[in-house]
Amino acid sequence: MSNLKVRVDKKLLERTAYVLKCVAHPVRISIIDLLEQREQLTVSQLQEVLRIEQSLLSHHLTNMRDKGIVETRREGKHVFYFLTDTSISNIIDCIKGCKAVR
Amino acid sequence: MSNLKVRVDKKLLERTAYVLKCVAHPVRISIIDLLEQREQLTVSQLQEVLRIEQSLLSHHLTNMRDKGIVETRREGKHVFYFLTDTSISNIIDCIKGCKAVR
DNA sequence: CTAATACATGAACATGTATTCATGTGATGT
DNA sequence: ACATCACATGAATACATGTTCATGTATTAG
Repeated sequence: MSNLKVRVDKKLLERTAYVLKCVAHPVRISIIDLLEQREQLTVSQLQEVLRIEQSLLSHHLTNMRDKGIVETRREGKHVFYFLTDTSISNIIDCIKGCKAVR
Repeated sequence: MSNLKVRVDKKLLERTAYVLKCVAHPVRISIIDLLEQREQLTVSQLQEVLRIEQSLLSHHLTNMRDKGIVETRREGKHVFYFLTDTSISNIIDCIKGCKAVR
């Protein structure tokens, strides 16, 4: 009604939903949480903590990289993953504080 | 590796992902944005701004209510929707500020 | 009581996402 | 060169989600 309207531009809205959808998964939230603690971690290190199949983890990581949430650096046989922007982890703290979650 | 572990309990992790997944949709983000501006809105009012089918909107709203993001109050023929916790909109501001989105 | 308004619901279908399994690729050690 | 380690990829399958359409229910007006 009247002068009410969505204050977010449609393109940004879709991009926001797109990235958020990627965050919205237990394994991927865990990865963000771990990368907030360690700066960078290899796939094997993540695997050891998360205890999931290597292939599944790799798919999740590729997914997160496609969305720009993480980036990679290769060092010999190892590939290190790190957060593109550590402020992504604020989202998790944010939602953990919401009534809907508690 | 050493004493590294996910700092979020498994149950909370799943709940967080579950609620986040619900936020992660352009229409539902828009609804949150509108309800941040107006305190409460009827389905028709939302429909007028969003310009989507009544049925689709209703499904989205039911979805959001199931997840505890919104609540309802009936007043005559109208059903008002309002945010359970306005701090949910912080998430959207949060992610909009992230590199991955811009 | 009947019709209209405002909203909800269920089934069907389309589309998207998660997971597994098998296999591929790049780097290193021998 | 070959084996091994660390990781990536693709196809297949299973599962979840979004959307539409038809229909149902609650409330009010006449």
